[in-house]
Amino acid sequence: MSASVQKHDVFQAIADPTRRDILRLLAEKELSILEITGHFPMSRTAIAKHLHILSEAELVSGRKIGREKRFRLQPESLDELKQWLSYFEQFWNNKLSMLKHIVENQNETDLKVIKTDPDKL
Amino acid sequence: MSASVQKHDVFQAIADPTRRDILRLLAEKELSILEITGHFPMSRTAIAKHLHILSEAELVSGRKIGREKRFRLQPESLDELKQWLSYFEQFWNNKLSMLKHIVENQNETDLKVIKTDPDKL
DNA sequence: TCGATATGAAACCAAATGGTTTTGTTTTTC
DNA sequence: GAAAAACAAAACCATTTGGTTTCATATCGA
Repeated sequence: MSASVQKHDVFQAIADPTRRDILRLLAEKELSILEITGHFPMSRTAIAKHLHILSEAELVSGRKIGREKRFRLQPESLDELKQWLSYFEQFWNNKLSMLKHIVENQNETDLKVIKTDPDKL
Repeated sequence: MSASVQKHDVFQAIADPTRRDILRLLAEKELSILEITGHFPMSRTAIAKHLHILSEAELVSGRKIGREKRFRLQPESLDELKQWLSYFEQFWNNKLSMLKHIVENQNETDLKVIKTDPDKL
């Protein structure tokens, strides 16, 4: 029963376009919930929920100032995303690695064709 | 009625951990649906659905070879993710930009406190 | 002190998500 | 030509998601 409310991770957090837009806004400056809501065609409660999810992913942090709660960007968590991305970069940014990858795959394909359908040659 | 089946984008595609694992697998080599399924505790149909979503996001491409369909990584689409990330990098990787950002936000905060609660000083 | 402001929290809802099982089609293989 | 293999497509289902409305609480300003 407990521990069932699985925290959101960075990948889920940025999956929603509204949340990505919120991050853009907060990159500019710290903003209250109402100020953020002003930029979107939805209710304050909806925005508050998005902020909660972004908080869980530690992409934003909020602090109470008087009666309002102001949020700011906490970009460090985006590093997890960058790390994940970096693994795949060898397959497209680095031309040599990419070429190597393609050639290796092509060889496998050829072997497969030879094995399963020799008439095609 | 038509055009309602909204295509998945890269952000949604990588939100699911199973799909991220599939991408890792396909980075190694081209694989058929059944070969991929062998790595996961779920049915072939479930994997096929994940592959369909990854295809929509153009992160993988599939081609029929005989009776099997083999998928390979198509990493170019990850560039959209990289572009998105790059906007935020100024706020944490570049120490100078980050410091500038923090200082600017801190100034705003101070002004706010002065304006709304002068007694606190 | 009292009304307005800013938020928190809960109940509710439709649609999307991530899985299943079932049925059908194409391609191999013997 | 028939059985098996690999997949596609569809129906179904529980849970999550992304929104709403409603109500409660804390703080500010006159």
